Amino acid sequence: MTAGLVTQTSDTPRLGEQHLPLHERVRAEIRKAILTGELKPGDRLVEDRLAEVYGVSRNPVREAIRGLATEGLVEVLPRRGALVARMAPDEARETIEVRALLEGQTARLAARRRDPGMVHRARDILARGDAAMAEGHDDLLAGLNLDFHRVLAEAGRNSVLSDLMIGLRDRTAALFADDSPARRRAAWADHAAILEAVIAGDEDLAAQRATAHVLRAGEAFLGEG
Amino acid sequence: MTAGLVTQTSDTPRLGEQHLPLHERVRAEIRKAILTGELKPGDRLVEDRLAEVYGVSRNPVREAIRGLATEGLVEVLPRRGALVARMAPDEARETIEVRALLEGQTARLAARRRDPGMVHRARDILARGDAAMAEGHDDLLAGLNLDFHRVLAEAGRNSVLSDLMIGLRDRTAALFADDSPARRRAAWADHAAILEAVIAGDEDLAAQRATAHVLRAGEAFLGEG
DNA sequence: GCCGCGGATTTCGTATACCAAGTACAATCT
DNA sequence: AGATTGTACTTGGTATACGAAATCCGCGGC
Repeated sequence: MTAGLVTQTSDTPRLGEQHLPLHERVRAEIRKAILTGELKPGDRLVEDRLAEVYGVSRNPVREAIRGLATEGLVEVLPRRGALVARMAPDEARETIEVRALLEGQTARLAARRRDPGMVHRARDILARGDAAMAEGHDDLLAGLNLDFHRVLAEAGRNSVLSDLMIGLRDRTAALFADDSPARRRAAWADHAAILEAVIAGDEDLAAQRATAHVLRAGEAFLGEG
Repeated sequence: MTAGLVTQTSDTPRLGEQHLPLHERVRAEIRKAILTGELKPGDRLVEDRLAEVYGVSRNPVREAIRGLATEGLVEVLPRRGALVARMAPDEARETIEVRALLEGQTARLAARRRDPGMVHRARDILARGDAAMAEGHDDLLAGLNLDFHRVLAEAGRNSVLSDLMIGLRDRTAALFADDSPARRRAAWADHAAILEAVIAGDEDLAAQRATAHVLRAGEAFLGEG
């Protein structure tokens, strides 16, 4: 690998890999719209309309929809079109239970590694969340919540696990969208306890607390729903 | 919902739902080809060729490929095409670890319900597997293996969990494809112990044994790979 | 007034044709 | 041999067309 002028090295991505295919971008847009609540469960995804909205032809839209369907974010009814996935209460419960299990395992792995960098980042996020709560900026909590769990997932160093969890979290996102401030604050308080167990390296405790954290948030929802 | 002559009841499928869309069928075909080893990791999936093979146009093929990519069975390199997914050793380890966790939870749930019908079916499968082994029909074991785990999954009554597990199992299928008969026999022997714990209703033991079962099979592979 | 029927309208599923961008590979030149 | 160039192939995307379903909607009958 001599140092030629335009030599292709392993870290310079090939040209084509720079711009994502359109269907990927459309898919990301639709996903975002669903996760932000711009598109609500049951809303129809009409191919022609989406194609027009995003200024593309039907093909990329269809491919995006298939992908999102496999993710579980949309459901397609043959010859009737695609909808933003609705979730039956039973399925919601099942999903939350599995998420609780996976989140527990994530915390366990994080406790096992106890990466100093991770601890630092997690503490920072906790502090910012506390500050946001103190100032009444509850709106920031949702993002910080994701951040906290993401840091934990990275620390667990199992991408299969974290990818699975992201998928489940996305699917249940709509359920928790209209969560009361009180519950958000209660859920936030759990994080400190989880991190504490992680830092202590107590795998079982960390896992147990993370699992309980998800189940508690879930029960709060399932109780009312 | 009065009882009209042609009233649509929930169990009479609508006309359109009978014939699956082409992309679904193509997808199923390709998936089968991958799982049976007809298509091996790294094999290219050329759209034109597949379209011709299945006698359809490129469109359904493309959609099928996107879906399979989301499942994780194929990987698409932008502008270079799709391949049957290859799995790095690290990812294989991670996948197996998560599978072990989920399989453990499945066994736990099965032990919690202790459905008599499930016990009956599982016993039957075990007996047939033992018989197959005794007669040297090791080739039947793979199918019975799937059956056993499927019965357990059904008993767990958490479709989210079992769907996730099916996905993970499919992704690792190629790894275990060329498994030695000795290892298959060893793995089969685990099942009886798992079922025993399930029947006893000992959740922890059932979970622990199911988890160990997967990890043992995985270690055997990871050790050599 | 409501129910069902039938036609108009949407929308989906699929095929075909075509082009631009990018990639892979072989021929060529130095 | 190693670099360069040329070429054939594949993908990503657009446009278009058309039949089959499904939906919508208004009209007439009970």
